[in-house]
Amino acid sequence: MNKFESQLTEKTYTPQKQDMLLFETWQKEKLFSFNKKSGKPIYCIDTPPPYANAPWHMGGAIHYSGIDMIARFMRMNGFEILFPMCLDRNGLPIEVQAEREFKISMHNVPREEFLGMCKQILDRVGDQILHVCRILGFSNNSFEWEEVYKTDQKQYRALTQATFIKLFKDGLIYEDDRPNNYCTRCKTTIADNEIDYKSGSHLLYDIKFKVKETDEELIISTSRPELIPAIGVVIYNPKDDRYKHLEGTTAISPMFEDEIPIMAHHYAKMEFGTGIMMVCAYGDSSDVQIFRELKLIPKTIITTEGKIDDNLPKYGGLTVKEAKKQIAKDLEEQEYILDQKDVAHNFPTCSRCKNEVEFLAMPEYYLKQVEFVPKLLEYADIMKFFPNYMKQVWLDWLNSVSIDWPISRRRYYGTEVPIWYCKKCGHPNLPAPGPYYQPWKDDPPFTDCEKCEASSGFEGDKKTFDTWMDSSISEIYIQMHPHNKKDEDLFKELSNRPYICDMRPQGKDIVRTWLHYTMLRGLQLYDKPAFNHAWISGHVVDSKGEKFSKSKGTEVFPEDMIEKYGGDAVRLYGAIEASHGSDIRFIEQKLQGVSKFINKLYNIGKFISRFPIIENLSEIDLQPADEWILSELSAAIEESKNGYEIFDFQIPSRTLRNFAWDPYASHYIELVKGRAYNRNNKYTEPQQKAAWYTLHKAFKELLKAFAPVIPFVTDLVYRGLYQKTVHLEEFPICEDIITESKYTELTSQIMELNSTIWKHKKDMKLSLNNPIKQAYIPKIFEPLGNDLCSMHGIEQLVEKSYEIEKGEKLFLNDKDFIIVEM
RNA sequence: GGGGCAGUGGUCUAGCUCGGUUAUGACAACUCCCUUACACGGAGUAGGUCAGCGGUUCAAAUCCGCUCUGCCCCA
Repeated sequence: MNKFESQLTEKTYTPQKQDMLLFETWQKEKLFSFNKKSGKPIYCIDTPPPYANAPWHMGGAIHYSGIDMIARFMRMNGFEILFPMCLDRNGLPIEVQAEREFKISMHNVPREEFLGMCKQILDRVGDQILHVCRILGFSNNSFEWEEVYKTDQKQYRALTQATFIKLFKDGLIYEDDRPNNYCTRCKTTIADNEIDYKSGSHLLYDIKFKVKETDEELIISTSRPELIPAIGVVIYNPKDDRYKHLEGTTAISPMFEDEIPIMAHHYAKMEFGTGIMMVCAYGDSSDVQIFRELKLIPKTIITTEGKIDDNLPKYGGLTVKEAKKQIAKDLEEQEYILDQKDVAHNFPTCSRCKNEVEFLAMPEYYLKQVEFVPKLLEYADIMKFFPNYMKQVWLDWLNSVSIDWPISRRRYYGTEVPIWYCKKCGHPNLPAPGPYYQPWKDDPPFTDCEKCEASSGFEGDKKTFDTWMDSSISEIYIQMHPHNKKDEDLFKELSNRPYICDMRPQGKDIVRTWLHYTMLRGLQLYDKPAFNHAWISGHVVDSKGEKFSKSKGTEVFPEDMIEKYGGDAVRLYGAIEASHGSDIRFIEQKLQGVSKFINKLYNIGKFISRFPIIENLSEIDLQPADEWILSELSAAIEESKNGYEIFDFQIPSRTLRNFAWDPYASHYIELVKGRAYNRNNKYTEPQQKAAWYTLHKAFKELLKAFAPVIPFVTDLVYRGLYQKTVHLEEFPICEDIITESKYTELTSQIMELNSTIWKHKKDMKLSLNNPIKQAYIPKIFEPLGNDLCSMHGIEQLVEKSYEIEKGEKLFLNDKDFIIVEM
């Protein structure tokens, strides 16, 4: 008997049951795979390859959800989306993880075996991450393992090597043994941006030196007595009257009796210690700077093992820490130490393993970047940043770049430096670009040295690249390997654009690395900006605003949250919680709150599915209430579109949720329920059908507009109601909803009127469906009269307020009022 | 030391570019209601000197200056 039966059968939305079925449908239908022949304009998103050493916490889930929204919105705008899924697997973090998990040191295990250990973890964690991507409903082109690109696969590393070979031949790469940050634990050089400063304190000693010429005492404050044998120069500030007479004299170091020149240098701070400073090879970055500036020849006494060089009598072989203790003790015994005190200090540490770094000179390869800064500043001007203020982060970095980029690392799990050195003359020989080379185990693809022509054999380079050497060509790789299969035609096809790739989405913390290096490489390889758009997002932190921490146990894992609230809830939460670029403090209770909306939306769909879909517009007689809600919807769509276009998903999320909940569900649906059911035939058929039409029209467009943010529930309902997927629809166009906006000026008054009547019934302790015998309402509501009567059970509406004798006068605002007689 | 971003009811957040109704919304709290899409719902109540001080203005959360606090980056 029930004419109006719901098409959606579940009482409430159960994502745990429904989402994965839907995801599998998407996969079967290959809904999101990339087809370069579709004829649509191509939009490429350079997905950040998630680093596969540790599973995601909420940060990864929310960050990548945002990226998926970019893809989905652009897809609905008629673009063919190149949106690969990928995994980053190169570099230090995985090595450190493997050393920890297998309780070994990389250097004590055969190289091949060690690589196997790394792979084991990478495969496991990679799977976990891809699983989270699926349960969040990402629309990447493919999740097939073979089609997901990994930065450690042959094809990828071969491309990294090919770009290195090209830049080497172009003269942009050189070898130098300048002092560098060196981690004695990881046994590798690291770049400036891999340094974390850790605050702490250390002992500052006042140590007695002698001046050779005048025999006077000289007190030097230092925290590194173990470096006394490596002093290159002793300096004082040129403005410091206490020491001006020392210019050109010589200091004699205690115990070691080295003769060291004394000179004036602006770097010495008059207020620091005694105002005299020893400059050593190398105590810190300023020592490095001064050595370079004065062209001093360094006496290096620290080895790559982090120990004192064996050539130094008595202290040779001790670790730096042991030597510091021992030398301080010896100085103390011989009464060279006058004073010692604890002072605060920021220690430079390795960002991967937190070990304190040393400064060591080792031969490393460098990629030129200083001379490219002016051009990169021009690119910064052209490229669009979302949000715009994030541009400043890169500009600040560009303006502080002062040295070239050290790109080689003495590590194992990375792309090998493709060089063989001639055993006779030592000349570096590079192979032809194309294949993947492993010089540490492979024979060179040539027999004669290109320089001395000798065929006396080669020594393969054992070093690998800094991981950013791999990552900084990702946008090139994806366009040469759609679906992880080689197809260089696509890249050629896209090469007429003024930039290499459309969109780089990434976190704000790696602007100075990933974005910067990619832009640098793009400039060097193709002479144009790597990207048209850069989308930079903030971090997800715990409820106190601090980083998620494994050791503090504050990590929250997306799998658990998705299991409880569903993928859409996590996505909507991430979008709605803060404007784009701000950090999000994760609070589970708020996620729970957001998840309620998903269910609400499902239930609106369930209700609407009771009513037939009206295609023929000549059957309907659109009523003012219908025109009103369509106008409101049109405005909401317009506003969300503006938000989507700057990829700030908070704007559409808020706007559409508010629309769906407030004017639409609570007011419009209540307003037209009577007309939609038309139980006592109060309305004409065209009027009833207009309600059906509008309920569907508004909901359908709402689902489309919301689909990029919450793809599961919108598609589930859309398929249930309209038998096709929402995700291949075009984004709604306001003019198609209603050509002329009507009655929107009444919106707040309509809601106010309903509230007033509801409140009155409540105050009278009457139920909401209690009839009202007579009512007077202001003239502005006249167009909605019939629907208002159905909604509130008004039996008779009178035109003049004085026609009601026993009514209750209720004010809507200062001057407008209604009168009701119960 | 330099730079960036921020400070809005208990919590989070919108509005600030371009000054002008009663400062948005959510969560939490409290009261009432199982009204046939939804109790993961509905109706209602309470809660804010918009970090502080000063300036510009008829008018400041919004513009300007200073101070304080927090986070991030660089030295």
